[in-house]
Amino acid sequence: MSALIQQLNPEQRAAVTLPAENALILAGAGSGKTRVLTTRIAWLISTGQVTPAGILAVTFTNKAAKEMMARLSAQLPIPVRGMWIGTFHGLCNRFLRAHWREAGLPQTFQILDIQDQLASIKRLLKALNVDDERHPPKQVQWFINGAKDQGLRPGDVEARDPQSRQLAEIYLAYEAQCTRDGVADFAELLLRSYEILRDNAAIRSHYRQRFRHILVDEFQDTNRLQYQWLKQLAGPEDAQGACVFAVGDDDQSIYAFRGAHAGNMDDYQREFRVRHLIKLERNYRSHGHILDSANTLIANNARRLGKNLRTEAGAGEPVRVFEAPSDYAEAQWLIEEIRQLLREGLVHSEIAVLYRANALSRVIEGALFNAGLPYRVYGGLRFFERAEVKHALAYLRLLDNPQDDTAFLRVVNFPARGIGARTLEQLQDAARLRATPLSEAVDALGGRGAASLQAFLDLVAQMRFQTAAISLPELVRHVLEASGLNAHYREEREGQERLENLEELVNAAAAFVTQEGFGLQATAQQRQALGAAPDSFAATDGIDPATGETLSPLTAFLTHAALEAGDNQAQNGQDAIQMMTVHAAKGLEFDAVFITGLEEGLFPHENALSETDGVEEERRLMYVAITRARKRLYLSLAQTRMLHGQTRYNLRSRFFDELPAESLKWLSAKLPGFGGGFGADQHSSWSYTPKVSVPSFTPATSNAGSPSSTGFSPAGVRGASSSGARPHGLRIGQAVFHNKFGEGVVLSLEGNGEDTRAQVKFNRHGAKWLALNIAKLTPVN
DNA sequence: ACCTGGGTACTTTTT
DNA sequence: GTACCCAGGT
Repeated sequence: MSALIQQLNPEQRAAVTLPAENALILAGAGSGKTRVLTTRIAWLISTGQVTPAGILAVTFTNKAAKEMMARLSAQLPIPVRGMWIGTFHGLCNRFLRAHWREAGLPQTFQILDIQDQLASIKRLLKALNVDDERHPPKQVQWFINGAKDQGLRPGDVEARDPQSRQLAEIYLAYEAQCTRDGVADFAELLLRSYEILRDNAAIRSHYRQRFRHILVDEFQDTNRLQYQWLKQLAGPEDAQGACVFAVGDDDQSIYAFRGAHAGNMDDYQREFRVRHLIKLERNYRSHGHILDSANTLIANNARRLGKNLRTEAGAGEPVRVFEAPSDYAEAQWLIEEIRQLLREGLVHSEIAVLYRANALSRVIEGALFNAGLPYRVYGGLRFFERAEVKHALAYLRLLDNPQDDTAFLRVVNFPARGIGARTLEQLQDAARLRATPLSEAVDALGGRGAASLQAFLDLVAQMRFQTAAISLPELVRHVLEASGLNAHYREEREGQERLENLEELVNAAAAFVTQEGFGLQATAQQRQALGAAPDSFAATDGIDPATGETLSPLTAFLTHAALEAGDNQAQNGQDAIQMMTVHAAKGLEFDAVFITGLEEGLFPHENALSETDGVEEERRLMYVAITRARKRLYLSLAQTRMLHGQTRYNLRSRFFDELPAESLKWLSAKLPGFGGGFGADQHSSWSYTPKVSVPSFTPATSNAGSPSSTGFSPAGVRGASSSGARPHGLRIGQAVFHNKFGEGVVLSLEGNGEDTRAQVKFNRHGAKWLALNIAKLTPVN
C-alpha cells in the first residue's frame, strides 16, 4: 500500500489518500493526473475501503479508459476487466444492455454513429417532406444532438418561433423513427440512461448502493447531461450516496463548442459541497521558458479557478518565434528547424507540428513531402468509418436487427442488384403506411421490384441462418462473400485497398472474439472475485442479468465498432513527424512542438471572436498547445496565406503580446504586423525556394483525373522534370496505377536510382499527392 | 451504373 | 483552392 503512494509528490499523495468525501482535483497539464486517478482507485481497493465492483471510473475517450485499465492492472493483483471503467458512452451502453426492457430498446439495439444519424435524418426529412433548404440535415442533426446534450426531449425544447417549433417536431419524429428502427444515437445512450436512473427508483437505488466511489476524468469537458447523469448516480450527499473524485483542468477546457460546460466545475463544488480542493501544479513535462509562456498567456483569462504551473527542470531553450512572409516560407523555415532537430538527435515522432485548423496542414505537408521527411497526419476517417467497412457492418446489423432501416437502405442495392430508386420509394411509402420497418413492407409491393427485394431479404435471411452455426470471424467472412461485397471490390479498379480493409474487418472480428473472451465468458465466480453482490445487475459486458444469457458476439462486436471507431489508420508504425490540430494534440506530449499559423483570424480563429468567451477558449487552446512541448517550442506565422482560394494578409496573433518577451527569441525581424513590408527575409538566416509551377500536360488516359493545380508548390523538386532518361521509365505527366490509391498522374520526380520518389496526384478517390516509392507505381499504357 | 459539371461551404470533434 | 454533394446526362 505504501509502495503505491511512495513515489507521489505531497499534493498527489494528498489527493490519492483523501477521505471518502467529494473532491475536486485541479490537475494542471503534465502534473500526473492519470497517475493520481489510477492510484486513487488502487489505494481505495487495497486499503479495503471499497471492492472493485464498488468503483465507477469514467473518461471521455477509449484511449484514456484503456490507459487507466492498463495502469490499474499493473498496480492491482485483480482482474480489471469487469470493473466499471470506461467512457461515458461505453458505460451507458453497458447499462442499457442490462436494462433494455426498462429502456424500451430491443436487446440487440444498434448504435448510430454521426454518419448513420445523418443518413437517418435525411431519410426522415424526405419522408416528412421538409424543405431541406430551410432545414439542412446537418443543422437538424446539430439541433437534435445539442438538445440531447442538454438533457432535453422534444417537449422540453423551447419552441417560440415557427422555425424552432418545426425543429422540435422533426426531433419528435426522429425519435419515433429511431424507436421503430431499434437504434440509439450517441447522445441517446446517455440521455436514456439518465432517464432510467431518474425515473426508476429500484434501479437508481441499486446503483447508488453499488457504486461507492465515482471517479471522473477531464471533468471540465462534461456537458450538462453528463453532469446530471453523475448526479443521479452519486445521489444526495447526506444519504449514503457515492463520493465523487473529479479531476479536471479548467484551463484546458476546449470543447465548449460541442456542449462541454466548464461551469460544471463550479456547480459541482457547490452542489456536491466539495470540501477538498487540491491543486496539482507541479509540472513534470516542460522546461521553464515553455511553462512561463503557458502561465503568462493563460493569466489573461478572467474566469479561472486559478493555478500556476511550476517545474524543476530548469529554464531550457527560449521559445523560438518566426514571422514568415508567406505560408510557403513558413513551411520552408519549419523544414530547416526540423532538420536541425534531427541533427541534434531527435527522432521524427518526437516532433509535432500543430495548427488550429486542418486546412493549414496542406502547405506544410507539401513541404515535408518535398523535403523527403516522413510525416503522419492525424484526422480523417477511422477504420470503422470507412465506406466499405460500414457496408459490411450494415449487413451484419441487419442480421441482428432486421428493423434497422438505416442499415437496410445502405446495402439493399449495394452491390447493385437492380433495386432502383422508384422501387425503394414505393417500399418506403408502403412501410410508412403500415408503420412497419422496410423489411416487413416488401410483400406489399408487386412487380419486378418486389422480386428483387424478396431476393435481398432471402439473402439476408440466409446469412442470418449462419449466425448460430459459425464463429464471428467466419460469419463476417461469409457475409463479405455472400453479399457480393468482396466480388464487387475485386472487380473495381481501385478496390484493392477496400478489399484489404474488409479482410482487416475479419481480423478485427477475430481479435475481438479473443480479447473479449467469448466462450470463456465471465462466470459467476469471476463476478464474485470483483466483489459484485450476487444479485447485482451486469458485472461484465455481454451479460444480460435478466436471463443470465450472454449477449451474442455479433451484437457485442457491432457495439464495439460503433463505440470505438478505431485508429485513424494504423499506418505503417513508421517513425514520422506528427501533424495534427491543437485539439487532437490534447493529452499528448512531444520533445519539440511547432505551433503554426499564429495569426489573427486563424488563431484565435475569427469565428470564435464573435462568440461569448470565444477568445478565452482560443487562449485555452493556445495554452494546451504550448504545454504539449517538453524541450523545444516553436511559434510561427505567415504574413500572407492562401486560404479558401484567396490570399489573406494576416496580422500577428494577439497571443504574442500575452507571452513573456524574455522567454521568446524572435528569429525574424519583429515587424509591426502586415504592412511592415515583406523585407523580413533580409533579417533572417532563412531562405526558401520560390514557387515552381508544374508543367501542364495532358493525361495519358481519359479517366486519369484532372491534373489541375495541386494546391501547393512543389518547391523542393529542383528541376527534376528536365533531367534525362530514368531507369524506372516514368515521366512527368504520365498516368500511373497504384493499388492503394488507384490511378493518378506523375507530377514530379525527385532523386535518382533507388532514392527516386514520385509525387503523384490521384484522381477523385485518391485525391491526394503522396510520397510514393517508384517501385509501387505501375505505368498505365 | 457511372461520369461530369455546377453549386456550395469551409474551425475545432469524441462517442 | 478544393472537396464534397447532388442532379442530370450517357
